Amino acid sequence: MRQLAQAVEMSVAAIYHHFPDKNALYLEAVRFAFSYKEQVFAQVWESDCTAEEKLHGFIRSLIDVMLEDRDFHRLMQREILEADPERMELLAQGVFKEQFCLLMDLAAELAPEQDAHLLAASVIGLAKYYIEYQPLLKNFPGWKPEYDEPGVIAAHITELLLAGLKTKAA
Amino acid sequence: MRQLAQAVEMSVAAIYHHFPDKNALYLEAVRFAFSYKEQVFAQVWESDCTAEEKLHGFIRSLIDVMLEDRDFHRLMQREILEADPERMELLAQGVFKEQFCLLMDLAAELAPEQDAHLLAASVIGLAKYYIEYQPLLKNFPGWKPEYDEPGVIAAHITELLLAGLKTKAA
DNA sequence: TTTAACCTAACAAACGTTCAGTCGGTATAG
DNA sequence: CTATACCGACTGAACGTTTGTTAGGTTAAA
Repeated sequence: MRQLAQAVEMSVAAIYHHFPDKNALYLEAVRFAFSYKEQVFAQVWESDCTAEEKLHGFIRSLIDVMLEDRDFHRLMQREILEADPERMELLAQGVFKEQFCLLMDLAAELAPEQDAHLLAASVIGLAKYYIEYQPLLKNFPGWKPEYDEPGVIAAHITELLLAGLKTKAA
Repeated sequence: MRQLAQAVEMSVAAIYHHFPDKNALYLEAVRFAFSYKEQVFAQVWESDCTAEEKLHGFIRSLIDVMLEDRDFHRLMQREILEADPERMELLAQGVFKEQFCLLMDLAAELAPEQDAHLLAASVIGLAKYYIEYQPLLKNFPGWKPEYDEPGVIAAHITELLLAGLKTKAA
């Protein structure tokens, strides 16, 4: 709280004038950070291109958002790691649900006879992992500098998923 | 430290007799937790079955380990989220490297003309996500009780990956 | 005059850490 | 065999700092 007060050039007591306690302030901050990012994905869904291109666009946006703002990504990660069931439900309903549903619709369009829920989760899981574990993966053999580029990762994930979907569909 | 001392029925000072400071104790605990899990995967690699079956076995083991010991999983997650580059390298070299290399070899066997590093990362990323975000995913529409079963998740991931690999290879 | 916004200064609790000392065992010297 | 010195394991009590939080007072605008 003291560090925060210094950062916003206020006294600690002034912060307590605006927020009941530290937890409420933290929750508000999380809410704000999440809502701020949502508009990035909006233009992907609104664009009029094929379902395959939309998938690629979503994956690319996901990677971009997480890469450009690592603090945000760490905040999100921490929230999900630490949250109790009630807070988790709040997060799910209030923050992620809309994006997840849109992604599920897209998955259903791409592979109607498959499990949309599992597929949507796979998309996010793949994208998240590369960003999250990038510092770790760099220490393994076979790592190439091009893995730092969002485009390369997005292309790999999209190709892998699309290939998998088409084969299973056939 | 006081909580820990109470848990092991010792005084705080007794702990400081065995460890120089809190950080050293924490690191030792992490090392111990990691080394303990390694033997689970050994029998997967040693088994004499097809590469496809080995992939499925590895994914299944990964999910089992993470599900059966959520504290361990959270510890690992936290380490990777919080670690600085030097600690990250220590973790990579001392803990994960061997498993990752074995997985890369398997990926190279399954799809020789593809990027083994990216594929290995994809396997782990998919498996990790389902476990990590299970509490969140439960709040989304389309969730089914069977997603709680490790076998269902392992089968889905394996199928998705194998299908993707074969198509791209063709 | 009321009210929101803000301050300084302090509170109690929790934190990582250390200090001086106790205890049982074991090796060594007389 | 006994006295002594030393050892590692362990303790209670405290150290200084940081933590979240609040009481009480000041200021400027409505």
